[in-house]
Amino acid sequence: MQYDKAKEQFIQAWGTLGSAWGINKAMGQIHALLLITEEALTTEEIMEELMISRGNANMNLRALMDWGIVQKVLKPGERKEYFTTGKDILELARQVSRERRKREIEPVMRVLNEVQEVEGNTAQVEHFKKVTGDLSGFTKQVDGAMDKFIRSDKNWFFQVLMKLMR
Amino acid sequence: MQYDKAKEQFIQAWGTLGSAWGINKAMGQIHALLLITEEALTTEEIMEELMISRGNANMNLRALMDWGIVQKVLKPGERKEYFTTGKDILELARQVSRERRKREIEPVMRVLNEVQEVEGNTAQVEHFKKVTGDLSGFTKQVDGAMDKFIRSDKNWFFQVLMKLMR
DNA sequence: TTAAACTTTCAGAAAATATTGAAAATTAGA
DNA sequence: TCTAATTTTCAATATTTTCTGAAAGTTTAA
Repeated sequence: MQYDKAKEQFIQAWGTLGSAWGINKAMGQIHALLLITEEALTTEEIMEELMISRGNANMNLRALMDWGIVQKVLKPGERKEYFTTGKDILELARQVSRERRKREIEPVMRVLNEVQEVEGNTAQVEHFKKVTGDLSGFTKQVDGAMDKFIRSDKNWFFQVLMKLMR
Repeated sequence: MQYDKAKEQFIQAWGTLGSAWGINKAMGQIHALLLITEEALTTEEIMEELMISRGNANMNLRALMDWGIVQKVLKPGERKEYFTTGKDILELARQVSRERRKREIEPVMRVLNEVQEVEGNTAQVEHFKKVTGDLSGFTKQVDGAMDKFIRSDKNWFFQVLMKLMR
C-alpha cells in the first residue's frame, strides 16, 4: 500500500471512530494527522491537508488542547503557532480517561446520588432505589479503577492486563 | 425528593449520558424507563411516558433489541408486545461491551492491520508504522481484556476490581 | 505608532441526525 | 376469507451539530 493511501485511510478511520465516541470527525482527523506527523504543524498545513476551513481547524485545535491531548509549540524566531500531539499511546489513553472521568462519570454519579434521596417505600420506589443504587455502585467501582489507571505508571497497566489475561 | 421528580431526572440523565457515548437521547431514555419499571411496557405506554411518537418509539426499541439489551415479552392471550430490560447492571455492562467490541474495536483493528502494510522505508513511513503499530498493540490488549470481561462470571469482575484497588 | 502577520470569533449556511405521523404491511381471531 | 388490532416503514419536517468565511481582535517587530 502507498503511504498516501495508508495515511488517508488512517485519518479517515480515526475520524469515524471518534464519531462513535462523541468526538467530532474533524477533531479525530486532526488528531490522527498530528499523530502520524513527527514535526509540529501549523493551522495552515492542517487546513490544507484535511481540506477544512480556518475556523474549523482553529475550533477543533482548541478543543483538542482542552482535552489536553494536543500541545502548542512555539518555534524561536517564528510568529506562527505549531501544533503537535504526544506519540505515547498509553499516555494518550490515560489523558482521555482522565477527561472522560471528569466530564461524564462525575456528573452521572452526582445525579445517581441525588435521585437516591427519593421518598416513599412503595414497591415502585424500592425498585427505583435498588436499580439506581446498583448503578451507583457499579459506577463507583469503574471510577475507582479509572482513577487507578490514570495515576498509574507505564508498567502498571501492562502488568494488570497480563494478570487479567492469564 | 418526590418519586416523579427522581424518575424524570434519572431518565433525563440517562438520555444525556447516552448522547456522549454515541447513543441517541430517546434510546437512552427508553432504556432508563424500562430499567426502573419492573413490569414490561407496551409501545403505547412508552410513547405516553416519554412523549415521543410511535415511529420513534418503535425504531429505538428495535435498536435496543439489536444491542441485545431490551427484550420483547409476549403475554399469553394478549396481542400487544411488551418490552423489558434486564435489571442486572453487570450483565448490562457486559452486553454493551460485547456490542461495542464488535462494532468498533473490530473495524479499527482491521484498518490498523491494513494500513501497516504500507511500503517504503523513509523516516516518514517508519514513523507511521511505529505509531499505527503501537495503536494496534494497545487495541489488541484492550480487546483481550474486554473479551475476558465479557466471558467472565459475575464474581470475576469484582475480584479483579478489588485486586486493582488495593 | 503603524501595519503586517497571525489567531479568534461568530452569524449564517450546510450537513447530519432525529422525529413525526400517516400509510402500508403484518398478524390473529372470527 | 375478512377485518380489526398492532407493528413497521418512510417521506417530510424539525432539530442539532458542524463548518465556513469574513470581520474583528491580538501580537510583534520595525
